[in-house]
Amino acid sequence: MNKEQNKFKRYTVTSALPYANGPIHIGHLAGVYIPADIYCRYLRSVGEDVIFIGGSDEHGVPITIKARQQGVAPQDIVDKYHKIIKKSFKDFGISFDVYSRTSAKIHHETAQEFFKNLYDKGEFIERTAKNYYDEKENQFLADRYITGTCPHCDYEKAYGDQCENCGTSLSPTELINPKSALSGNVPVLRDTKHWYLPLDKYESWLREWIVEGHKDDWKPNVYGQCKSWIDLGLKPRAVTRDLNWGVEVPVEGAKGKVIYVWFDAPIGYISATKEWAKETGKDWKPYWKSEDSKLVHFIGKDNIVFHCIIFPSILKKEGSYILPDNVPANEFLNLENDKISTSRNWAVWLHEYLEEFPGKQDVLRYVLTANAPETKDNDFTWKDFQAKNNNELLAIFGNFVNRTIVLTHKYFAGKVPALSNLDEIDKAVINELKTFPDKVASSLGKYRFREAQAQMMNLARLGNKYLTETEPWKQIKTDENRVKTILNISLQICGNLSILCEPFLPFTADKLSKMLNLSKLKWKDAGNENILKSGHQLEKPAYLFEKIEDKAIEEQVQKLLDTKKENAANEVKVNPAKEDVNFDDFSKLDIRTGTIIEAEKVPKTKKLLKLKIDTGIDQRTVVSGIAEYYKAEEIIGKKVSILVNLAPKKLRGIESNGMILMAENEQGELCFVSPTQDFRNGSEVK
RNA sequence: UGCGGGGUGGAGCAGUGGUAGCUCGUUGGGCUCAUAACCCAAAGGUCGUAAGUUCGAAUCUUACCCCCGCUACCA
Repeated sequence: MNKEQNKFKRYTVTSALPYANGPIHIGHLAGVYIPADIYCRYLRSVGEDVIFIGGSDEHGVPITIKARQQGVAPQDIVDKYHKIIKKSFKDFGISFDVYSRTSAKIHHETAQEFFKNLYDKGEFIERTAKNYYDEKENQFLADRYITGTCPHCDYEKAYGDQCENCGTSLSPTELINPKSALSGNVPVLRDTKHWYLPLDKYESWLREWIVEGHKDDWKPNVYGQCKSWIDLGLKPRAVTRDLNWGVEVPVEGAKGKVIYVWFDAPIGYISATKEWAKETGKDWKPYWKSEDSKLVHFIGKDNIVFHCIIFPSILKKEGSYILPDNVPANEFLNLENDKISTSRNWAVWLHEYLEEFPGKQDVLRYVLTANAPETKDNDFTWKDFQAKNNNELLAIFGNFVNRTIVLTHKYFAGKVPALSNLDEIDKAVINELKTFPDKVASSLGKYRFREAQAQMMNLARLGNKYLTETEPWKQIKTDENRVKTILNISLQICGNLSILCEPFLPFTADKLSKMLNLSKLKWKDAGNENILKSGHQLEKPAYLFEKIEDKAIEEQVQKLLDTKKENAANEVKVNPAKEDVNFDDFSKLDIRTGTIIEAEKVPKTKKLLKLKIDTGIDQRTVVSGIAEYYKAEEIIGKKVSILVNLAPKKLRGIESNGMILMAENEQGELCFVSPTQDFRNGSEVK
């Protein structure tokens, strides 16, 4: 990173704005906030001019859905979570210079200014299209607010954007029998005008900037994703929506429309900077508009396209802004082998952790950094959490500091003893000590936080080894000067640790500095073997880390097991009965008993089996989406119920004549609805 | 389906053509200043599968398998 110090005068570091429909969990922390915080703390220690930006993303459809579910206003939802999120970040030591929110006035103004600017320049395309409108609720319906029957698989509860049964992406107009999720009404199509950002026109400069310009310095996952998007061809993207929650579109003829969240959210970084400038009396502009500022976006992998393609396009077209120098996106973190999920409550929530493990912020920071999903998805387990605390933080770091300070108090009344003649081993250790700051800094400059943290820990390992090899507790009997030298050097290592660990373990750094009776040292002081002068008085030793007992871990595991149980219990809710049909309608269905006589997997599909069924009437081919639950060879000979007069349909090029009746539970698991006795094939089901 | 990322000893990772390395765990030994912590040593891997290029492949090529994302704005 040293070279860059010449190139950049200041750093603008953003962390993805958490969506304000839930609290913060370990996935957010490991993916975005901890690495960003480490980076910023390091830069500050080096003495760089850096602003670290965060804030809540408070617009968008999901928040309106949640508000409606709970019968409150969207503002109530975001107020609630913004407060929780902001506090938990603060208590956890995420060192934002500003934590703002997109419902703030300054943000609405900034986003509108941006929109107006691009609008006036004629950057947007205007298109009028027909969208579904709910006449009862007097509003246009977001894709997600429309349900209907999927045209591909006949699933009746498909959403306007996707069918969750067959996984196909849909547009609302493809749905058969669309219904408004708000009122249950049948929506009507109405013309509505929207503005689009013509990303297709930006392809050539994006290609030059990313594909050629950032081939070597962006992470493979980020670069690969961007290249793929650009190669496939970009399409215009709508920047407005028909919704009553968000930043109003500031042009004529846009009543009842708001700026689409993905357009307004990243602008939140800029509005937050303005807010910070106002509070501190500084100028925000250099951080965003000066070529000698380095802009870095910390995000998760799901945000790559927005931060690498769309937001830079907006900045570029506005004209006066700088582009990100790097976008170090992390992959995802799982929890105990399962995807983290807000809606399923499958998470370790930060605000709960802070209450249940008071004073242990650094333990979580350490574990999440050591396990950070930098190159691929990773897993957080409580057992690993315990092991990393007990076997690494405590055993290596905490123990080294403790034994050094305890010995100093024991032999020299807590005063730093003087160095005398250096042996070979002393010189070797001092020389090695000097290499650490650069090693850690070099890894940080490459956004390799795991590696950087491991380097820092190696310094503590060096200390333990040094003590064991020099054995001051034996030397004290014969050679006190020798012990003075050994402890002096050991204490210098402790002093260095307090500096090097600060970006990773800020609370520990603070405790350690106090124990060493040092005022806040900076990065430039590290690598020095004379941080603590001889005669300097130390404070009494205190443990930096405590052992985490099995009981605490078992409680957390039990909490997760309870969540699983609760989820299972919630899932037994049964859908209400559908509308009545008369007997004539029912008797149109011809359902028979039959036997599966052949079965094979349809190649290159996940779910489909090609079956041959003896229906009593004939032997026919049926394609059925059950391969995830039944293996072909297991179901040959199985008795089934089959709808025989369903119109034929081609699936993957194979004509399917009929449908096997299956029951489906809330997990989507399937089970045959079969005759319980060996009934003759072709018997009618009535 | 396509595209992108990943698949390395029990766990987490490094390693882009030349004898497979690190941390934790395990086993044995040493030490006793230290929160049974520390230090040393050992065991443990046919580097997802198969074929190919090469004197030589974890590393390059091709095919396939598995996990995750793009694809419920949950990082």
